[in-house]
Amino acid sequence: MFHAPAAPRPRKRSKPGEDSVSRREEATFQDVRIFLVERKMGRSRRSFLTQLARSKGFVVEDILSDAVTHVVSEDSQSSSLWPWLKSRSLSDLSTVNVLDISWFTDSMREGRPVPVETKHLIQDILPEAPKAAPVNKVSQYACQRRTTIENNNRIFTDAFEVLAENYEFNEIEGRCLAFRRAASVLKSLPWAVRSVGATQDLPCLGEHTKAVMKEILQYGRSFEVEKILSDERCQTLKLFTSVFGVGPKTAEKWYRRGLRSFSDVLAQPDIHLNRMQQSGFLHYGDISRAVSKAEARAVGNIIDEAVHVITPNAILALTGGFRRGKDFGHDVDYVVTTTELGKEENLLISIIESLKKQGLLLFSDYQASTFDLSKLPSHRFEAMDHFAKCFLILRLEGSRVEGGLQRAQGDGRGWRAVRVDLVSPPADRFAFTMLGWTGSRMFERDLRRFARLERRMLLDNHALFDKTKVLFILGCTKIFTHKGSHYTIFTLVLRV
DNA sequence: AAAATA
DNA sequence: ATTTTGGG
DNA sequence: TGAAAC
Repeated sequence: MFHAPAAPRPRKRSKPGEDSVSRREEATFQDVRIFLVERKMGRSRRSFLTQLARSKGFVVEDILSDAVTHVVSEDSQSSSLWPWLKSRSLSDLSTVNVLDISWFTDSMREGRPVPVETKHLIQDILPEAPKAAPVNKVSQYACQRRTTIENNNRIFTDAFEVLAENYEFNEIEGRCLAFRRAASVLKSLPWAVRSVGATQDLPCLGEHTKAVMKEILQYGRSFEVEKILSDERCQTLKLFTSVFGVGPKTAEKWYRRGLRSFSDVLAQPDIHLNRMQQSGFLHYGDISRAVSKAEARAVGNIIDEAVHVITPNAILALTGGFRRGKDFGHDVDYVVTTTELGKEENLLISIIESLKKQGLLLFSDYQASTFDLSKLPSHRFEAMDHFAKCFLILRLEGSRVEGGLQRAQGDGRGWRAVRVDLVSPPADRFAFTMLGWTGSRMFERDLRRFARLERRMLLDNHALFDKTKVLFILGCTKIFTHKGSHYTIFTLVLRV
């Protein structure tokens, strides 16, 4: 074995008559300290070489310590040398020369330590580096995946989303997340999965998810998914939560009362819908219908006109799914602010007032800013950012939409209702707000997880902190002028 | 449910 | 085997 | 005071 003596032996006193050798031993090559590895060399050869080297003025250490600069082994092919060295708890192995015997014999011949060359080095066998073909591995973090609008694996992702939603209704968060992650990974693939074997190197796919995929590949459907889809509770909760203002708690409450349809709910005299839910039912048809890109732009024009009456220095930026390139969405998201710092505080109030005057405001829930830069990062648990924001339902006239409205069959009206969200950060928080409102749910989640786990940083919609709570300020709009992928955006943020 | 950590 | 999973 | 809004 690689056995090193337990204790350093005291250096042998040089005999009389060897004075010249002795002087050289004390003075020469002090900065080169050799350790000879006994394995393959044998004890007797090791001690012979040790004596030889010392007689030529080399320093040879008996034990492997941090003082050693040159490790010499006869066993250059050995795959166990490096693991053994690593197990010796040296403070910095990277500064030690690990050499084969040729360096030693060259040095003996020259009578001095020869410079270390590549041919002398015993290289660490790196973890199978070129063997496993450098197939760019799919990251487990959604923020590191380049995901296009096309979904080549919808048959699987639809199934996973049904399972995830079911776990969500049953408040099993972990499994819900696992299926959402699996769906997200498959959405990022530029190819369609045709066999379970093809998912070999993909993250976030395990036993259960692969079993579901196998079923779908084999029979075209998953029986587990079908069971959920035919489940009355699941169907009812899905129906109820599809109403704006009705979340899982309210849906569950109604379900437990035995209610199964909207007319059941509306017929209850003791159910008092809040303002949000009233609007949700009133505009149900419109706001559950997809919003087109043209409609999103038309909404932008309306906001733009309203905001430019208030300030000439307004900044208006489309975010959400449309910014990611989607052709349809369930709502329209804009970030709106002004270059005059502090003036953004009342911007939304003014916009809402203007919309109301024009008769375009069907619903408004305004939330004033609670943002305080000096109190970051936030110490209370909060799902949302602290910027001023509003959740609106707007009346969108067909005449304002290029190419016309998305309308239901037999709809004779010249308008439709659209869900619109506006956020208004101070201008110096614009970039973080864009980052926070542009990503998909999974992207945003993994952005935060990645920052914390891989970079030891803390990211939210306001700022990026390192663990010592030093604030990173980001240079605003520039990175968003060219449409970058998610990955590009994040890389830039972390490098600022 | 899957991955990371203990 | 236990903990984490977005946001202390 | 939860629940919903992202």
